[in-house]
Amino acid sequence: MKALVNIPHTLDSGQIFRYEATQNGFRIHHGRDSFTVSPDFKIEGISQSKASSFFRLDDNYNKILQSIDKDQTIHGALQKYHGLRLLRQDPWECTISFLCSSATNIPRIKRDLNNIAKTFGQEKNGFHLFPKIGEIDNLEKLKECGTGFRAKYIYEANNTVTKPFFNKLKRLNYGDAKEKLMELPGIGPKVADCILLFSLDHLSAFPIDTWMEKALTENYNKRKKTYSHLSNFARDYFGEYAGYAQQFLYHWKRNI
DNA sequence: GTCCAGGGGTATC
DNA sequence: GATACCCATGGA
Repeated sequence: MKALVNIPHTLDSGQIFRYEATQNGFRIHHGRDSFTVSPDFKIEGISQSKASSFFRLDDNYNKILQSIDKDQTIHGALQKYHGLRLLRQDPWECTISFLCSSATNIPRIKRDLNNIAKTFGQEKNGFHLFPKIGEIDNLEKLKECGTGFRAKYIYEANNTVTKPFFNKLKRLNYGDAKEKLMELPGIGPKVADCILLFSLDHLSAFPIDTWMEKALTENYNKRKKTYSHLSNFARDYFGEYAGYAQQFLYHWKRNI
């Protein structure tokens, strides 16, 4: 498969957490799959069509980048990290991932998700699959995974969401889908935007964390205001693919 | 010891 | 609608 994907930039941009470097490339664990990808984008362990969907090769990458290339700041990030892609994740694993993410850091999110897979997920070929909906069914064990006060939210989501629920969110417009997600305990505006952007094809979503707040205040002359003020500005400014701009700016700001 | 990390719930105004 | 404080935890 010939495709423009920079694997390290894509994996290290804080959208996915269960992967590790191998002797030649990376091994990615996601949902019910575990597969390897080499620097020249050779994939082993999943079908080409599945890989194409996961890496969003169906997006018109160049056209999208052109549409968000609005100023010198984003332009620099687009050039420096060319090949960074949004991924199309499994909504269930993505939801649990970002429930784990609140008020913590990426190394810890990785640790907790690996613990969850190890504790609740089925083992296959020496790797742990991510548990299915309904399988994260022990609150005490969930706390032992290191999730702290987030455990009750994960536990509740495990008892609440369904595959049809996520499929419905893909069909709803951005605002309605976000509203539905935020009915779940532990999911506020930021976590909802991450789930929408990384797993539900809502590419206009623009999550604001501390790094994006820094980017907007330091590089876009914005004042610290409310979440929706900053996010709505960026969605309006960058347009229907604002989520791609967010991902480039996030990765850029963290690596300056 | 203090601050920070891909935040959200709740009380209070 | 906004602000203050709490929730757990590990690393810098």
